[in-house]
Amino acid sequence: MTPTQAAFRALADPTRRLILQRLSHQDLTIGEVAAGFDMTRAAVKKHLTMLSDGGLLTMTPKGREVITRLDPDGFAPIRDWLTFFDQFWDDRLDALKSAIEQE
Amino acid sequence: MTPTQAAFRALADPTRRLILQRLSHQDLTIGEVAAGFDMTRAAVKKHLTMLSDGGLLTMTPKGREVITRLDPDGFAPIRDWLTFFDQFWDDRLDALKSAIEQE
DNA sequence: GCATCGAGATACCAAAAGGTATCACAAAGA
DNA sequence: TCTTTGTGATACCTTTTGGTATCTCGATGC
Repeated sequence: MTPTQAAFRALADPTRRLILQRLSHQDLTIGEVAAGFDMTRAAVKKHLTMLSDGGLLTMTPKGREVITRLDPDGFAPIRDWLTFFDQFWDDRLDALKSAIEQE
Repeated sequence: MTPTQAAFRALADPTRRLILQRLSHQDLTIGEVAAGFDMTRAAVKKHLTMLSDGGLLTMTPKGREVITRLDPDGFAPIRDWLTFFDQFWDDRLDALKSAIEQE
């Protein structure tokens, strides 16, 4: 799977977006993340794995715990994709302007 | 479902993102969109419905056809959500800067 | 050394997503 | 009018997703 696809898929779930917001305040272990949700640790772990696949966070073992940390670079593919449409809007506005001036 | 969730879910599928890119060049009928993909019209229609639910495009009947048109406003929830993290990065950088100056 | 606790791994289940096939309907055109 | 054509709608199938339960493994602390 492409990085872009992995990132978009990771962001498609509300639980995962909430995890990212929680991690924006501080790094957390898997257990600490799981404690904030009404679901099992295994379920949270699956979400974290998807977020990791999408490059949105990193998981580094520390002793017997695993530190989960936000990764800013992972958001780049999303921004880049959106930028394509920004460019498109600008071009359309320019075209509209030209068309009006032509008349 | 919240607008944000609908938009993120709509963008999670590569076919749907491709549809949006195709529509950036010109408005198309449902049939014309479907012609560009190797799947049935019904499948494409489902994708278009999800994109419409996400506010990313509009579908307006015109005679017996349906014109599919990109809707720039639909991207706003996505941008807003990402902006939260932009703010976060800035704050973190400021904190880091302060910490260094403290030393 | 040994019990404990955080995490990994696997199997399993229910629901949602992506897709096809098919039928019905309404508008355009001969 | 009658045929064609673009859509809508439904039923159905398969795969993926989101979740639980359970077992094992490996640090940690007494």
